[in-house]
Amino acid sequence: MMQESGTETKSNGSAIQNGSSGSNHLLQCASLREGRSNGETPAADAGAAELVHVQQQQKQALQVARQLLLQQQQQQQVSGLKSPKRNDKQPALQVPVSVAMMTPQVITPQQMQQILQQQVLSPQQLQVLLQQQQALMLQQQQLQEFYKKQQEQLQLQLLQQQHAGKQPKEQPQVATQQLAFQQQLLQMQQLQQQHLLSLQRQGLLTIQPGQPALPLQPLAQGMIPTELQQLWKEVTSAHSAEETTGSNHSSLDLTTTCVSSSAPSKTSLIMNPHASTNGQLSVHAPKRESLSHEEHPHSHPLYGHGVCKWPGCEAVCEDFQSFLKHLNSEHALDDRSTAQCRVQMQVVQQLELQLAKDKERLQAMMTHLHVKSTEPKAAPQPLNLVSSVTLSKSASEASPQSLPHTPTTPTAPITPVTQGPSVITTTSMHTVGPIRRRYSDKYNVPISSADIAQNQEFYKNAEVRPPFTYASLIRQAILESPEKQLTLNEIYNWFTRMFAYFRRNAATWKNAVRHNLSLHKCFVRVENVKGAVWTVDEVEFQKRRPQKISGNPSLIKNMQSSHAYCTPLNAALQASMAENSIPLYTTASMGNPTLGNLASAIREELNGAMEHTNSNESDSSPGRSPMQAVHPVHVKEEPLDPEEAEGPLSLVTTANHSPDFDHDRDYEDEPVNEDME
DNA sequence: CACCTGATAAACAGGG
DNA sequence: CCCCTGTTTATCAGGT
Repeated sequence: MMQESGTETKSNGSAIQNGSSGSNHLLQCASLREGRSNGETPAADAGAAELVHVQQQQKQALQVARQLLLQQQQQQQVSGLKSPKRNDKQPALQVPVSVAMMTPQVITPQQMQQILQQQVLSPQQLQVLLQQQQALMLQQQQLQEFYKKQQEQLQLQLLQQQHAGKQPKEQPQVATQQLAFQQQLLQMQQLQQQHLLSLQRQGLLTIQPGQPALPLQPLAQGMIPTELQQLWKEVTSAHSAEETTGSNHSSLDLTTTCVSSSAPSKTSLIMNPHASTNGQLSVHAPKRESLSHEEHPHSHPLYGHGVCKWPGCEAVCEDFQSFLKHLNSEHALDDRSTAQCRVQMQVVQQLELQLAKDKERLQAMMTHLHVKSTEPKAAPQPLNLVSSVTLSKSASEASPQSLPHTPTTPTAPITPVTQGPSVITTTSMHTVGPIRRRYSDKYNVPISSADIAQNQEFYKNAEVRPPFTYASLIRQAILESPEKQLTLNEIYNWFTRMFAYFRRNAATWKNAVRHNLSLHKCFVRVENVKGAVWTVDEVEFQKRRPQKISGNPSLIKNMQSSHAYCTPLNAALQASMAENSIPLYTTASMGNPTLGNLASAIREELNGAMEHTNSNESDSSPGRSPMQAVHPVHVKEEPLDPEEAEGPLSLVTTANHSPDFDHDRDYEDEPVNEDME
């Protein structure tokens, strides 16, 4: 019987078996046993938390801004002065007028709602999840955008005031407050950046090519001050560095000021782990705060297409100068502007609320889907053909906010933290414990072909159940071997090496492997000097795939018509299949022979299905279901036009030649044996 | 609903 | 006796 976890499993298993639906419970038990339930506190949670945090800070920033506004107003009134600016290079110290003004670009709650709803309501959970992520990111972007604009606005206002001469010389106090505020903004931006990054790292966010480019670049591990500075520069549209004089004095007490001048700031500093860093950073960044508007006059967020974009304004302004005048006169710091500002703030709050809700929803979804810890995934690791044990998670530590690693199981000491590449969809979704039906629902989720390439590494590093049948996998393992034959133990090793998933619950899947080897005629046991090895009987293997290629009759037809039973054509077929239906593996095969083989194996499966359809000569052998294994991958057998199907077929020969093909062909020379009974 | 297929559990046998 | 390998049977879940 089963060794390894044998006893344990067995006892549990039988005990449970007495219950109603044995196996499933067993599974659950098993997974629980493996400690899966504990370690999984999702980084998702962490991410969400951080998000909330960021939002709070944003809110705080707004408040600060407001305070500053009010204060300045007061000061202006009180002193009523027009003291000359202490110096031209001091613009940074000028108080922004409409700091919190939001630009029309920010999506409204309604829009967001719409977006979210559209996406959330998708029937397929994974899809939904993915979309959620995207939405989330979008929101993030929006927020970021918002702050950027805020900043610019701030600067503009400052400039205006200067020009208008209304702006009295500021008291140092005010200056420091401004700095504090700006710092606040900076912090928030940084936070957002970091949050995004971590999300990205965790695979919670998948940046789609189509999406508007994020202002942030992928930063390796957490940001470093320099990067932050750079970021800040970018965000604030790099203002001139002239203001040396004024800045220095203010920059010095920046931190202190920040802490002391506004409660929110302080809070944020305390609450946010990155705060200190940011604080330091801001010390270095004083120059950016000086606003020499002239530097890039035309990039005002409130000005576009010759029109003032102040909410509800739309006044036409010939040029930027006139726009400035307009802005200054029409949208000066008065009751109306402040009111509008407040409205905007409310909008922001709305957005935040909405975001919070959606976050919650996302969380629930992930929980429901048993998403595993979202600890930053390790970068896909290079295949280590030597031993499964070598798989280290070295790369996984990257994230600053990494969570405790999921406890590894006895069977899989090295199990890399379940994360795969960047695709949350595939990744976390499947990480659940053993699932009886591999291909069911969860595999219906279309996996974008973009993710495909990552699959190989993905399965190696993520405890995701591979969407292939045991038979397919076994066959692949065998075919990959130089001799086209493997001992049972070697097959085991292959499994664990290639799939993180099989690094646990060994008793279960090993039993399954043995079971499959014995059960399927396509696996032939060959007595060897040293015992026995297993080989694959391709013919039998092909035979055993019966039935239709679900949902893709046309393809089948084409296949049939052009497919000869003989092997030579196999490659072609495979190629075509790969193109038509299994893009995943096609892609996957590139650059990784091993996986390539796997890919081919899968193709074979497809292949077999065709063949079978074609020649019904089949046997008594239990017809096997066809390509279920393949389905998950490219799923959604989208109806192929005959032509489409045909095209690839003809290309076949040239198409996709993964290294393994040759091997596949080879089997004929191999000791493939006669068959079974 | 019946049937098929694959997964899982487990009993059992034989060998080292 | 234990473990590994291999076979076989039974059961369950999904899909058709």
